[in-house]
Order: sequence, then C-alpha cells, then structure tokens
Amino acid sequence: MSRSAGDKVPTMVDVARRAGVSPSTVSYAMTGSRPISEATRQRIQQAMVDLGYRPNVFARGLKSKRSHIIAVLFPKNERGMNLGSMEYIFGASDHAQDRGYHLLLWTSGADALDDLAGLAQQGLVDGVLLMEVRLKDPRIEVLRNSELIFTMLGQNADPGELDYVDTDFDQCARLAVEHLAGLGHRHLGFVHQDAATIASGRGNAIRLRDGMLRAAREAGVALTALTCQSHTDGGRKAFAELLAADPRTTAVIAFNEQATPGLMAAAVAGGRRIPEDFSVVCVDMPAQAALMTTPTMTTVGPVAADMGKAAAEMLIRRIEGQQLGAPSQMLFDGELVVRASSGPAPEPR
Amino acid sequence: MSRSAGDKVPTMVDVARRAGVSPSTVSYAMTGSRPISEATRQRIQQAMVDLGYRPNVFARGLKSKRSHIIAVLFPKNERGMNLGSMEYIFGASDHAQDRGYHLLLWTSGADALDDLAGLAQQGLVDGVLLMEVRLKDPRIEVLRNSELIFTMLGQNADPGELDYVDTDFDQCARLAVEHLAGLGHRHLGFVHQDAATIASGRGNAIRLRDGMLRAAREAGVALTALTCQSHTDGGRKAFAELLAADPRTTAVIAFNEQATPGLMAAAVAGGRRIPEDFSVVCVDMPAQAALMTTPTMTTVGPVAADMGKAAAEMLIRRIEGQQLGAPSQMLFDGELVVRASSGPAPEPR
DNA sequence: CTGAAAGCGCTTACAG
DNA sequence: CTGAAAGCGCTTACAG
Repeated sequence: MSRSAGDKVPTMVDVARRAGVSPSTVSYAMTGSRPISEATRQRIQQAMVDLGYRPNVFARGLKSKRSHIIAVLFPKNERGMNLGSMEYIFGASDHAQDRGYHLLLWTSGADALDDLAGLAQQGLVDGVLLMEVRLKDPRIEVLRNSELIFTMLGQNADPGELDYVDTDFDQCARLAVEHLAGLGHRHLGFVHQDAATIASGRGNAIRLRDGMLRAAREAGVALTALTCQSHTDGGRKAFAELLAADPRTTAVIAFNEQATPGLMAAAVAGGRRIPEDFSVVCVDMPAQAALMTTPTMTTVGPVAADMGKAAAEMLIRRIEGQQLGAPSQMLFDGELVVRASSGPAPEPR
Repeated sequence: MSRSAGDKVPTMVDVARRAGVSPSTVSYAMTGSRPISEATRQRIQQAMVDLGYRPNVFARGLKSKRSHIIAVLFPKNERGMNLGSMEYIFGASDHAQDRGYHLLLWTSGADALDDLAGLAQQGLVDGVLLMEVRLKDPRIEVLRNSELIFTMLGQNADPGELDYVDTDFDQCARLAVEHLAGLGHRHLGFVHQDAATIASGRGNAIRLRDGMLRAAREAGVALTALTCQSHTDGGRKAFAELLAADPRTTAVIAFNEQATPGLMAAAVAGGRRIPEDFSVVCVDMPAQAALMTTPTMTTVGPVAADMGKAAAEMLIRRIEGQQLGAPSQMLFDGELVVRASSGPAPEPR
C-alpha cells in the first residue's frame, strides 16, 4: 500500500494483471455498472489494496465526462469576507469529500461571465454551487446555456424550476420578533444592510425586512426599519436614527455584522446598558462572532454549515441522476440562541 | 463565440479544420512548445475565438500529466475558522486564477494521511499549498513520498530545502513592542494561545513569544508572557493573571483573536479605559475584525492576502520549472496599523 | 515551420 | 459472468 518515491503509479492494467482478470472487469467492478462475481470482486479489491491503486482522474474524466469535481462560485468582492460564508463553503466541502467529490473554489467576480462560461465548457466540473445569488443574476443564464448542473445558495427573483437551499427569512423574522415581544419589548428597530447592497438585488435583505414588518404586525409591536452602512460608523448613525424615529425603541434586530459593534457602542455611549436597558439580536451571525461581542450576542439563523451540506447533497444527487425532473427547493429554519445581549424590556420611564 | 444549448463542444480537431492546419499544430500553438509562423498562429487564434474553443482539461491532463489545479490543504478543525485563514486562501485563489490555475479546497483533517496520499496519487493536482503547518507535520512526509510539489504557509521545525512563506514574527514582535515602548509603556503583557495549541506544535506561537521577550529586552521594558484559552473567559482570566504577575502593566499584546474581547471587557470592568489607561495591540488580526472591536484595534501583522498570493506564485513557479534547486523561503514583514486601542502610557499613580 | 501517428489510462458498447 | 477493442481529446516524439 505504501510506495516510496520512484515507484511507478499503478494503473488499472496492473490491478487486472495481479487479479488475473481483464482491465475492463476491473473497471466494471469499480463503477458497478455490471454484475461481477463475488470471488472476482474480492480478488480485484485485494489487488487494488496491495498495489495502493487509485484511478487516474483524467483518464476517467476523459471517457466518462464526469470529473467528480464541483465548483463553489463565491465572488468574494460581493460582501467582503465573512465567517458565515466560510461556514457554508466548509460545510459543502466536508460533505462533498464524504461523497467522493472534490471542491473547486472559484472566486472570480460575479461579472466575469466569460470566465464562468469557460469553466463550464472545459468539462472540469460536474456541477456548481452558486453563492451570493442576486434577484437578477446573470450567472444563471450562463450556467443554463452551458447545460451545467447547479444549485443555488439563496434565490433569484424567480427560481421556478431551479434547485436551491435558502434561509427561511420569514421564520427567522418571526423568531426574532417573538423573542423580543415575549420579553416585553413594544418598540423595535430593524437595522439591515446598506441601501446600495439592497438595491443591487441581494434578495435576502428584502425578504427579511418584509418578514420583520409582517411579524411585528402579527405580534402587535411597532417596528422601525432602517438601512445602514456596513461599518462601525454606520451602526452608530443607525442607532441615532432609530431613536430619532421612535424614542421609545428598546430593542433592535440587526442584519449587518459589520455595523453591529458600532450600534452597540452608540447605545452604551447613550447611557443604555445592554441588555438591561436595550436588547440586541442579530440575524445570521456565526456563533464564533457572536461570542466575541460584549456582551455575547443573541442570534437567530440557520446553521450555515448544514445549509452548505444540504446544497452539496442536492447538487450531487442531481449530478448522479438520483433526482430527476422536479426541482429541489429547501428552506432552512433558523434557531434562536439566547445569549447575553437580550433581556426583559426596561420599565417605561 | 456564444453557443446555445445543444451545440457540441468544439474540439481541437474542429479548430484545426477551421484554421486549415493539423491538430498537432493547434496544440503546439497553444503550448508554445515549438515555433509557429505568425500567420498560422493568427488563423488558429481566430478559429479558436470563432468556435469559442476551450481545451478539454482531462485530455490535456491525461497526456501532459499537468492539471493546472493546485490544492490548498486547510484542515479546518485545527484552529476553528477565522477570517485570517480565509484571506490567505482567497489571496492564493485570486492569484492562481490569474495564472491560469484552479484551486481545489481540501478540508480533511491533518490526520487524514491516507486521503492525502490518495489525492497525491490521483494526479489530480500539480501542487499543494500547505496551511496550518506544525513543527512536526506528518503531511510533509506523505507529500515528499508522493513526489508532489508543495509550498508551506508557515514552517515546520526544520524547513531545510522546503519552500515556504511565513510571517516574520521577530519583526512583528519588535514592531509591537517598539510601538508601545515609544508610547511610554514600561510594563507589557503578552497573551498568546492556549498551552495545548502551543504544545501541539504550532510553531508560530513559540517563535512569536521568543521574539516578544527578545524585543522587550532590547527595548528595555518588562514583559510578562502568558498562555490563554481561546475564548472570552480565557481573555478575562488572562487579564487577571497579568495584573497579578505585574500590577504595573499598562499595555498588552495579544495573539489570540477569540480571547481579546474578554480581555478588553475585563480591563474595562476593572476600571481601566482603553486606551487612556490601558493599551491593547493585536498580532495578525484581520482588518475586518479589528474594525469590529470597541475601540477599534491597533494591529501588527502582514497582509494575509499578499502572503497567500506569494505562496501561490512560489508554488506555480516550482511546478512550471522556473524555480529549480534552491528552496524559496520568504518571510513577510508585518505592518503596524494604529487604531484606537493604543495610546500614551498613563501617568504612574 | 508543419504533419501523421502513437499513446496517456480509463469506460463502455459489442460479443460471447 | 467476463473479454477484446474502440475511443475520449489532447500532447509529443518522430519525420520531413
């Protein structure tokens, strides 16, 4: 099984010779595409182990048109880097590896459509995981034309027959609002992403805001929704705007990781203790980040790694033809993790 | 150039026919491995554009033993996920793509040596970028045996002839200590990673601590070095230990992203304003994280994306035979970015 | 400066 | 249940 430097890498012919069968029989034993007697299968198996045989990916791919490689399209400039995206990617990667697939990381911008067409055409990848999906996403057209199989993490405006895995933003909104309403808060704020990001067609921000407004209505609480620049100062400004809009605000739900520290700092600077006087809940903030804020952050959101895993599984099923016809579309429920940033509403003064 | 669904993907034979040359001439024009007349080259180029030709990766790989794929080995369980690692990876990815290479993300644990041997043997990748390198790293032996080309991000105990890109921790230590000493601080703390991590052979923590002690000696200031659990409570405890060890401590240098918020919170809880009474400097904290602390964090460290890029370039040169013989070994200087967490030492009381 | 041909290591109809 | 043979789309000695 272990070979030292210099030994030739064994081929299927070597395995066949050692097992006393023809190369094609070895191939059939591997692909399972026709029945092999148990005895023969055993001998082949043993020969493979003895020689430490691994099939050559290129020969296999050349003939079978299957690479066992999937690409994850993560245009890194979109939102800057964040731990959440990383968790998706690693969830997908782990699962792909378990299923015998490799994961190719593709970081070209979402506008590099020629590059994408090239990737599709080389035959290098069997399928694609599309991240940072916009409501109107030109990559979808390219992938369709190239007949490349793909699964979206997120949704475009009209997913129709397309496969996707997405967060159930309505449910997340409800979870967050009900948590705060249950603690007695009657005047909430919702701080989401900056106007430019939303305008550029990142669908989740829009769906989440609509969900928040609906959930607040249902829970019978007031909710002020604001856009917010994605940095510390943006968060500061958002806090000021929020209080200007509704001075009775005692809690905020934020969907803006970069702005949240500034928002909290502004609250503290304004004489509010968190959570005694003011509660903060974040949507889709990774646990690791939630443990680094002071106080630690109450969060609502699905487990990103699970979503990445589900997307990878969905894609692989489609590639292997186990999922034909009907689209697979999956919404993930968020979980509420109560930490130290949310608490009972203060007594009205 | 654009082809709609159903059209056959053009091959080299199609290009050759259209250009009125033999397939081999097309190949030579692409690889550049023998001279081609300018006229012929033009016709071939035009034919490729007309047909939207892209070489089949598998056919190429099968013959040439070159895949133009490099793998980045990032055993994600090692340190948990962090933005810094992500920046290395994306820096490497961008550069690989610019150089015509694909990047495969390999997230198996560092102990999955059989998997690694398999990867090496399949011939799928031309080379490997090794992350999270330990002082004694068994992966190195596996890669050597398989004769796979690799570059380390970090160093093992005895890099010898191996290629690597690493942070110049001595220089970073000096930068941090001199910054604080220059601000009048005479009693510093150094809070690094937890004892288990260091004992497991993560080399950088050890090198950094030694560098800190040396730099402090040279600058004529006292420095208390501590290990610290990588979470908020660890940071709290570290602050207490630090003051117990040297009550005159007025500044701390931390190499522990997860613990830093706790450390700062403990300082504030202990009645110290940052930076008026107590300064904090972090080593190797990504800018994005540094902007999220309150106050924003003064940092020392190299630009991770640049290191990833340099490592990718080093690897590709080695793969393409532009770098023969002598090892490429490169240390990156850190930069000091002064933000709001460090300031002049307080008046002694 | 260019062509014809062999072959990389598999998979998969075709045949028995 | 198994084998012999063709061929996937390139690269690269060999030949001119």
